[in-house]
Amino acid sequence: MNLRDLRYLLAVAEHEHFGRAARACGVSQPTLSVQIRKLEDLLGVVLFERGGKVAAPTAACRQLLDHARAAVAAAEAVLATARSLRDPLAGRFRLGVIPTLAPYLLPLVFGPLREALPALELEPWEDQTAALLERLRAHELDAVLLATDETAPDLMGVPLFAEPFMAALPPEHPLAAREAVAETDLARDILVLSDGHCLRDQALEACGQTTALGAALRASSLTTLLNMVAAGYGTTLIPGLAAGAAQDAGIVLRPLTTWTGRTIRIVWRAHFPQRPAAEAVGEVIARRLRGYTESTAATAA
Amino acid sequence: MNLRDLRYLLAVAEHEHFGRAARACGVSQPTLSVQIRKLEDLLGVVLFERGGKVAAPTAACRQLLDHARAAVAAAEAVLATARSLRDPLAGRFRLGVIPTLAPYLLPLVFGPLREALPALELEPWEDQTAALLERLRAHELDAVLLATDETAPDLMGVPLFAEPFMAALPPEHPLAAREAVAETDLARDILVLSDGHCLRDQALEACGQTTALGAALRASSLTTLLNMVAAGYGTTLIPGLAAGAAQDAGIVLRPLTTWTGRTIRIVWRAHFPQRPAAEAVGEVIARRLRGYTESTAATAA
DNA sequence: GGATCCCGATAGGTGGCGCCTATCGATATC
DNA sequence: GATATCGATAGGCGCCACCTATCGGGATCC
Repeated sequence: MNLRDLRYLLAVAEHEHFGRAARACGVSQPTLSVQIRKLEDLLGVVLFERGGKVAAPTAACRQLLDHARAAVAAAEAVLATARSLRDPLAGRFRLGVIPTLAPYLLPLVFGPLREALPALELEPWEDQTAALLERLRAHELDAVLLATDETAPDLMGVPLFAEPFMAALPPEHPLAAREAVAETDLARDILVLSDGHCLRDQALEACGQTTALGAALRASSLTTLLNMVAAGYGTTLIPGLAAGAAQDAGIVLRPLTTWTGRTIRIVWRAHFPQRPAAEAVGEVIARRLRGYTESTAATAA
Repeated sequence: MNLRDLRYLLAVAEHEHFGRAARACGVSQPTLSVQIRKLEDLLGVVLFERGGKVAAPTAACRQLLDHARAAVAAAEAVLATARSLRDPLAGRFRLGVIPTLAPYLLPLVFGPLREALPALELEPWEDQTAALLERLRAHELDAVLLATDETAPDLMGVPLFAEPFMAALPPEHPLAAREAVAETDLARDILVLSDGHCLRDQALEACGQTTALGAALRASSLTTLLNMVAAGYGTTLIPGLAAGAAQDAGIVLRPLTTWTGRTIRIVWRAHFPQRPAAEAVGEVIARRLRGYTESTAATAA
């Protein structure tokens, strides 16, 4: 049985006339007669009483009409829904963001994203790199914003902007007197985030260290880390976009003597069909941050 | 778009694997790949993300699945309903019966009909011949029980049984003393039903008359007519099946000297597809009344 | 790191079937 | 009895769903 057959059935039932129903369906009358006949054979039920002036639906036919209508309507709904989903820049877009980036980047880009991609329903999801990649591969996220450079054959992505690291010092710290700070100078009393944060590894690498101050002091969030620095527990490296939050916490910020930082990328599955949406989101973020990166570079210079 | 396409869509979405979905659908994997691809082109939407270990439904696809399921389910409902309607001796059967027959015949045949045709939902409808034929031609009735012999090219039917007329007399009437009564003897003071009842015309014809006693006295129902006879207003001819009701009303019944009566037929539209049901109903009624007719004939003889 | 396996896509060929036009048979109308 | 209308039938054509065979890519395994 076919949707076409059901449409023919509905047409004849409505018009009670094969010729007119055929015209309404855009086919010839013999076509309709044959198809209805086949449908009757298939169903084992006589659908129409021919011979009078009209082709009257039988009682059995009337009992089938509602189901037939429902089937045709549902099929139409598939088409209509598909039409509304056709725009790749529309629909839900679940974007994973690492915790050391999300609170500082998202406020900057929500506005431009809404403006540039009004039909895209952005759903941010905050987690650490490994968890984000797991969710991405499980199709629970559409794309992720990462600060690491690893590449995988099943994933692809593009760099969006470079985010410089800055030295974060307690106001009374000796290094706070300098214009710029060398990473190695921070190594002595640097504080880092807890395991799993990519920023932790990057900060340690920048300082040429592999271990940091006492494990008990490892902060589980950047906010906590900033509060610890402000309280004089030690120093740290923070990503540039967190500068505002750091200053609010009463921390002294100093550029590094040689540019050091991380590159933020947007990453999606290699076969992700909504790739245009991922690229568009990346483009909007990159454009919004272009000026920021340049001005920061200028300040550091 | 086709129901088959939707089934394929559902299969791939369920198995998340083209090969297994193909096996489940009973087609080859290339067939499924091509058809899904065509569906994607038609809808303008990518339905599955290929390339990983699994073929994962996209977000757009998931939004279509419910509609697709509804369409397939409705189509299945058409088939299932048709299967249950396949028996021509099942379903609603609207049977028109004339008023001078219905109250006396139906109690006799309801039982046998329920027993012989348990799946047939009999819906009796009582009205005069002309109205019944109108409703029959308008497909508002499936068959009618008539006492007239007219035939029409768009109708057909079979005789079921012959119903003798009997003379109905007030107890004190002079003719009540006789064993049998001649129709012509009744002519003097015969009462008849109102216009539209076929029994009216048949009674008048049997007596060789075309007019009857005063128009004001024309009874609108056989019950009223019997009451009028019992009250001494006059005589009448009644159909044999009403004998019981007549005697209950205190009327004297006498056979006619020469057999006179009417033939009850069941009539349906010439193109009525449920003809087997009409014939079966007729058969049950005829069989139930066979003994009656013979015994009546024996009584009259 | 080459061989192997698994996945979905592609190519080429074939049969079924839905569609057409032309025509018929039956029925209703004048 | 001639005409018009309706649905059924006949014959032919072209599309398309289906098959088998094969390909290309990616993961896995000695």
